[in-house]
Parts: sequence; C-alpha cells; structure tokens
Amino acid sequence: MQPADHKDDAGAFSMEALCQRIFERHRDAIRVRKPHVAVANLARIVEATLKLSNRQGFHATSLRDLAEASGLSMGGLYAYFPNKTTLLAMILGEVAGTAQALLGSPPPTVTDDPRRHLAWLIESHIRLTEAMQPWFVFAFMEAKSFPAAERRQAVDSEAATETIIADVLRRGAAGGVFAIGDVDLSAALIKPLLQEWYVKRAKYRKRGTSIETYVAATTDFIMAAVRARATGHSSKLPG
Amino acid sequence: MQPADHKDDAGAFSMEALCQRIFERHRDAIRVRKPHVAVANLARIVEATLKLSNRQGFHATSLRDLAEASGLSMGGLYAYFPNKTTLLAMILGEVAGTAQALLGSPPPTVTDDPRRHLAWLIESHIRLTEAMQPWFVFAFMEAKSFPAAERRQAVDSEAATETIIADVLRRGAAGGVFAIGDVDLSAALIKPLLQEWYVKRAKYRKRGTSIETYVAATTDFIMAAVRARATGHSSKLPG
DNA sequence: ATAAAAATAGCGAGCGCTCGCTCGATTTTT
DNA sequence: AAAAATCGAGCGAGCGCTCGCTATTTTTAT
Repeated sequence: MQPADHKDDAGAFSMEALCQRIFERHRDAIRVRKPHVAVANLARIVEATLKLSNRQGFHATSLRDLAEASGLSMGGLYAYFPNKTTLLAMILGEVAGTAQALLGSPPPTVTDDPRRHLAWLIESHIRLTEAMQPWFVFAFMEAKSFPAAERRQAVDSEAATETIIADVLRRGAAGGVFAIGDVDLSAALIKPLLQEWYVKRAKYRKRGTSIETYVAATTDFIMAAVRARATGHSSKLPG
Repeated sequence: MQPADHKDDAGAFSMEALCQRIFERHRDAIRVRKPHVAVANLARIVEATLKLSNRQGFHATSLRDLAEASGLSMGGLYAYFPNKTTLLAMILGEVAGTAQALLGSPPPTVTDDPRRHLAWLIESHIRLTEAMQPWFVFAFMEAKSFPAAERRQAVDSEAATETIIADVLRRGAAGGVFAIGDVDLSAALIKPLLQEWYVKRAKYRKRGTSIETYVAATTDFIMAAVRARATGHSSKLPG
C-alpha cells in the first residue's frame, strides 16, 4: 500500500486509476493521444461532471457549466467524448465494471463459508461505494432517465450484483446455515440496504454515523433476517 | 366500499380524489374557477406529467410534450400552474401529505402491540405506494435535483416516516418485544425495504412477484431482523 | 323570455434565451 | 515547421413562458 496522491482516494478506486481505465476503454472515441494529458483532463472532466450532476442532475448540467468547472473550453471538451450521452456511458460503464470486478472476486479464504462470504459482500459493497460515492450516486440517479443502451447496462449491473448475493444465500440455505423462504426475494431485499449507504450519505454524515457503525449494523440486521446460525468464528473481517 | 370509477383506483387514492385535494390546496394559483372543469383537467395534466417524467425525467419533459399528452394547449396549461416548478411542488406536496395522513393515523386496534403496529406500517406503506406508484416514483426520482424548498419538503417527508417507524421500534424495544441495538439506525434500514417495492416495481412485475408475496416476505425479513418475539397472535393482518 | 354584458376557459404563434455541438483560428509541444 | 491540443464565436433547434385573441358559459337587465 503506497500513499495516494488525491484526497479522496482508496488506491485502486482513485479518480486517477478510474480515468486511466476509461481512457484505455475509449481510446478510439478520445482524440487526445498522450496518455498523461488525456487521463489528467478526463479526471477534471469526470470530477466536474459528478459534482455538478449530483447537485442538479446530468440533464440540467450544460456543457458550458462543465467547461467552466473543468477548466477546458467548449470545443476542448469534445476531444474527450463525441457527445454528451457518451460521457454518461463512460462513467456508468466504469462504475458497473469496477463493482463487478470487485464483488466477483472474493478472496478464497471467504468463499467456503456462506456467512463469511455474505459478510464480505456486505462490507466490500459498502466500502467500495464509500470510496466511489459520487460515481455510484451518479449511476443510481441518472441511469433511469437515459437512452435504452445505457439504461440496460445499469439494470444488468444491478442484476449481476443481486445474482452474486442470491448464490451465496442459496449455498447457505442448502447447507443449513441460513433459513430463508424465497432466496431471490431475500437477495432483492438485501440490495437496497447496501445502496442506502451512498444514496442517503448526507443523512448519515449529519447524524455522525461512521462507516464502521453502518457496516456492523447492516451486517447484524441482514444476518438476523436470514437467521444465520451463530458459530465460534469471529465476525471480524479483513479490512 | 363502493366501486371505483377508474381502473387503477384504490378509493381515496384515486387520481380524481388526489387532484380534488390539489385543486383545494392551490385554489389561488389555479386560474380556472369551476371545480369540475379544473379537477378533470388537473387529472389529465398530472397523469401526463407522471407518465412522461417517469420515462425521461421531469426536467427533460417539455411543456409542449405535456400539452400534447394532456390534450391542452401551451397557454391552457398555464391556467393550472404559474410555472413548471410549481407543478412539481403540487405533485410532491400531494404525495407527502397523503403518506403522512395515512401512516400517522393507525387504527386503534393496532397501536397497543408494537409488532402489530410495525406490521401495519409495513403493509400500509407498501399498499399505499402500490396504489400511487407513479406518484411515489416521481417524488423519489425528482426530489433530489430541484429547488431548495421542494427538496426540503421531500427530505422532511422521508424523515417523518422514519420517525414513525423509530417510535414503534423504541416502544417495542422498551417492552422487550424487539431486540435492537440502534433504534434509529434500524428504522433507517427499514425504510429502503419499503421503497424497494415501488422503485423497482418493473423488476417484480417481470418476476411475477405479487404484492401479497412481497408484503409477507418483507414483514418476515424485518421481523426477523428486529428479533420480534413470537406470540400466539396470528401474523395475518386486516386487508 | 330574450338580448346585452361580463366573466371564464382555451388557443397557439412568437419572444428572449440556452441548449448541444461545430469548425477555422490559435497556441503549445515535439 | 509540422503535429497535437485547445480555443471560443457562432449555428440551428428547442426551451419556458406570454399575450392578443376567440369561443363558450353565466349573469344581468329588460
């Protein structure tokens, strides 16, 4: 672990690292060739987009606002995306990709016990969305009111997360570790408990609820709801 | 109980009844004097607003679209609201008012047992938002990205519902009926489980999940999460 | 009963303005 | 000096909203 160079970083989920990946994924749509120039400006553009959109909505954010907030000109912006909708798609794609990459790769130490696996999913999801909070808020708020392709991407991404949860619940129920009536419905109910943290982030900040408290309370709430059998294992997780 | 005259009605939560209240609340902002004319046209305007906004967002819905979908002219619309923002506020206010009126008046047969009271809150909230689904989706999606006054109204309304839940949890915890660590945090976690039904309505429709199934599963999930003590009472609720 | 007068409801072209986006000129880098 | 990156005035389209107007209903006067 090396020190991050931005304030809000969490290493692999830093603005820098995420924009690096956006640049690689969209090389053909981005006219600027030099990586260090492109990534730096993408970071300024994405940062401005998230800030303005999360305040007033993506649709209500004009490219003039965006130019001013990012420090580029109107025309300059268009070297980084071919149109406004593609800028949206770039951000949505990065959110969905990062979430799937993380949640789809649990550490091997965790997967053999459904309780530990479920607890890991809960904590990882909450910590990921904390590190990328503006990104997830953006995806959550904007995905609904936009073109079919982008909308579908968001729905699929949500469904994928839910499937991961459902698989763990199913294995736990089969092994007698959980007592669950409808596994898919339970997975569907767990999702909004994880989203709550970033969607209502302001509320918890105002109340002084720390992420550790929220992770603990949510894990406890969900474990009770699925009637997780207590064992000798500590509930403490690797940070 | 008398038969409703619209398809999606649930009596007091019909488009007609809700627009009647909007008309009464905003008589001074609405230039049309005759109640039966005003209420009928308000219904067409609100219906069109909810339909178009829930597809593409309120901001992206133009007054020309709205005029065409409601069957009125551009100028005609402005006899029913002084500006677009007030139209938003009218709808948000009606949603918040209806929710508070219902959830704040539990039947006396229910309030003396926290378990029954909590179950009643769960079922009532879900059935209300089912009857007024487009209204609640609209409020949920649009409240964030709009003027301070309207935004505050939405936040306050959410907080009020959460307070009602927290009060019931607190009484139950005090009486040993529930075992809860942090009452306020638990109430905050119950909220998104109730919102899930209308926010993701399409998903459950596709899966064939009925409202009865969802109410039962959510009630079960929440009761387990708060460690509700089992009793001899039936868990069946009055419809 | 009937005609004149007043009030109400609705229309849609058009205003001032901002939007997403383009493109030739200009600056910066190599 | 060539290439890459950036600039910003300007375009047509579409926005929220207004206003002069017509058609209809209700009230008043005879």
